[in-house]
Formats: sequence, C-alpha cells, structure tokens
Amino acid sequence: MPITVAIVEDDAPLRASLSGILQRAANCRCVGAFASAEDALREIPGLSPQVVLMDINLPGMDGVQCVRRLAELLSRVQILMLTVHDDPDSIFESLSAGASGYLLKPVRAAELLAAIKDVYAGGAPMTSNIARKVVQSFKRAGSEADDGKQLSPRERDVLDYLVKGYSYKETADQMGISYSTVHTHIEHIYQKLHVQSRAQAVAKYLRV
Amino acid sequence: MPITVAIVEDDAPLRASLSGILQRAANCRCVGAFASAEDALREIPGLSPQVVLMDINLPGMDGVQCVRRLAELLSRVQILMLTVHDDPDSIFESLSAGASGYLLKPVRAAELLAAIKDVYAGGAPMTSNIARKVVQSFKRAGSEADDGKQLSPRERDVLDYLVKGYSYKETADQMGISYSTVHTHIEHIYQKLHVQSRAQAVAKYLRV
DNA sequence: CCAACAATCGGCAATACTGCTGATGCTGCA
DNA sequence: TGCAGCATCAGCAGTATTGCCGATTGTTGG
Repeated sequence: MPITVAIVEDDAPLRASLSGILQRAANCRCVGAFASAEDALREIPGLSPQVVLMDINLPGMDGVQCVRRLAELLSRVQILMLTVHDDPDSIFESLSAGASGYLLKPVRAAELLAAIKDVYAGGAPMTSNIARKVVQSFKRAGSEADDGKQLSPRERDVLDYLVKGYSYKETADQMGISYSTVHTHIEHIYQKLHVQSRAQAVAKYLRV
Repeated sequence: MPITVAIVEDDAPLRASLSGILQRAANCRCVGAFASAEDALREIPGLSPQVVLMDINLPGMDGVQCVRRLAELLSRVQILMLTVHDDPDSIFESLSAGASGYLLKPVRAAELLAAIKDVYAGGAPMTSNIARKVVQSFKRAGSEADDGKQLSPRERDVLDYLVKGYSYKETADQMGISYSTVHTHIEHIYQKLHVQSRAQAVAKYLRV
C-alpha cells in the first residue's frame, strides 16, 4: 500500500515538481497539494495523509504554525519540512512544533522518496549538517556556564551524581571514594553555590 | 591523511574488534584504546585524536562524564557514542555532554567507518530510531511536563516548592498547611514519579 | 619554600527526611 | 449509597543529611 502524502508549498512550479516526483514513485501517492497554510488546514484533516511535506515560507500563516496545528488535529501524521532555511531557530521551532524530519531545498527525487519512507517508518530524516545543528542545540541546553565553573572537577563529578539522585553512599560507591569524602565535597559545593540542600543544588545546577 | 581515532570500551574483545576494524581501514588510524574513563582521561589529551569512540557503561566513571571532561580538555575532538543504551535519557545526556554522534551496538564495520567519516566532517551520525528520539525530545521541550500530569494540583504545588529548594517546614509555612500534610503529599509524589528522594524528584521534574 | 587549594578521610551532634502505620472530611461518579 | 481519589493531619522508627570540628597528602604558583 502506497504512503499517502500531502504537499504544502506556495511556489507553483516547485509544487508541481514535487507532485510529479510522488506520482512517478510506486510506493507514494500524492493526495493533495496546497499553496497556503490556510488551505492546508482546511483540507488536510479530511484527507488524513500519512506524511505531509511542508514549506516554511508561506504567504499568511507560516509553515511552523501550520505544523503545530496539523500535529494537534492529526496525531498520527508525520511531517517533513522542506525548506531553504537552515538556521538553528527554524530547525528548532519546526521540530518543537511537531515535525519529524527536515530537508533542504533543492532536494533530489531519490532523497525525497527515501526521506518519506524513513519518516513514515519512524525515523527522522535530515541531512548531516541539519543533524549537527540539532545536536549542537542540545549542548546549549545542557551547558551550565558560570555556576559550574567555580567548582573543582571532582566537585562537579559529585554534583553529577547528586543530580542523578544518588545518595551520599551510592555516590561514594560509584566514585570509589569514602562517604566522608563525598560529604566534604558536598559541603564545599554548598558553600560555593550558596545553597543548603541537595534539592537546591540540583535545581541550581539544572538552571533556574 | 587518515583520521586519528581513540577507543574507550571496557569489554576487551569488543575493544580489540573495534581496533581491528580501524586498522584494516585505509582512512582511519587507531591511536589508543582504553578500558576505563580514568585511563582515557589520562592518555587521550596527549594523543589528541580527532575522533573518540565512547562506551557509556564503564567501570567507575561513566562514559557520559568522560565525554564532558574530554570535551572541556579537547575542544576540537568529535565524540561518537557507541553503546547499547537507546533510552532517551542516555541519548540526551550524551549529546548535552558534548557527543556529536550516537550509534547502537552491535555496529557493522562499514557503518562505523562511515559514521567516523561523517562525524569528522561535521555531521551527526545516528540511526533512524535514535534521530527520532532526539527529535521527540524537542517536542517534550516545547510542551509541558507529561510526568507532571499524573500529579494532583496540590501535589504539583508542593513539588514546585521542592524544586525551589524549600524544606518540608518551609514548604508547609509557605502553603499554610502542616508539616505532616507536606510529608504526605511528598510521599504520594515519590510513589507516582517512582523516586526515593527530593533530589531525584527535582531532577525528574526539571529534566523532562 | 610557603601559601593556597584540591582531594582524601574521620567523628559527632543536630536536623531533616523517608516509610510506615493510622485518621478525618470532602468531592465526584457509578 | 458506596467507592475512589484528594487534601488534611499525627506519631514513630530508621536512615540520611548537614554543619562543624579535625586531619594528611599532593600539586601549583609565586
């Protein structure tokens, strides 16, 4: 059974081209192609395609908002962004809105069809460069900046265990040091972070 | 010029096997293989490889912390996780710590070599399933706390105070209820979140 | 060499927390 | 009406934490 696909793309030649690619493919069927987010939101719920190809630059409502709405209306739909924007913000917002894949135009026919199959199968197709940007956004999210810097390496290790919910004893076992040493490190951590309990330290470390 | 690679993997047969794969490849050179994070941290800075293959399950310090240290010491190193853990927490922590790729064991030789080339070239190699989990973590970041949903409104209030670092007594005073009631609420929170301490509860609440 | 710091270890007392046993009153729902 | 869940309260025993007093061993920089 072919995968049903809908297209949201305002550029008419490109829309036709994408539609053509899908129609020439054996395992895909294009069930609709729309030039605006408004048209897409009105028609797509009735078509309930399995995959939607979405542009970001659209007249009126943009593609990211359209993704957000579609994801609410159709919980099972897989959305594949197809756009020229490769900035981290566009990528981040699209994925947060509910898209599962992200391709850059221009895209080769074979690549597009492979990505449709992949996203339908539960993957998250994207190019190497996009994937790296996604991964880098994690580093920003996980970095602790100033507060962590003033701690010694060993103190940061101990704090890592506290954050994971380990007790003094468990931390001592994991690190191969004595309970007393863990105790001392934690005292110093509290002094440096100006806190009085594990919960406060964890909260401070995981960003307020 | 071949890509220089170091391996951190406690299982000796696997370590040898990985090393063998690298040695048979024309464009890679294995410059070191270590059985523990501690060994790796001591030796790798002197070797300054371009890529590190890192296991998560290690005796003593785990692979995630090792990644964090290595990323601090060698800013240009590309780290590729090679592990059996495909849970979102392991993936998230690894990428936050500074890894750029994530492969699951067992891995085919060709796949490993392609991933090394990819990560060195600035990509973020990972399997389809891993990529989807990464993308899904964005969706969670955008929406709010599924884990919090199962808590009653009053329990969420209490948890909010715990997250701010308040003690039982302080929370009771702030909420205008007794210490005992706070105690009871917290017991229920622990049961629902499957944790055994404030630190774990705070970590779970903040990280989801 | 000295000072400062990191990392290691120990004891003790005062709290704080956790897990367990209760209990009451209220709501909403079948 | 009865049951389930929420919110409130209390006591007790055991464990964990925190704060403060020590200490030794290295390393690093001036």
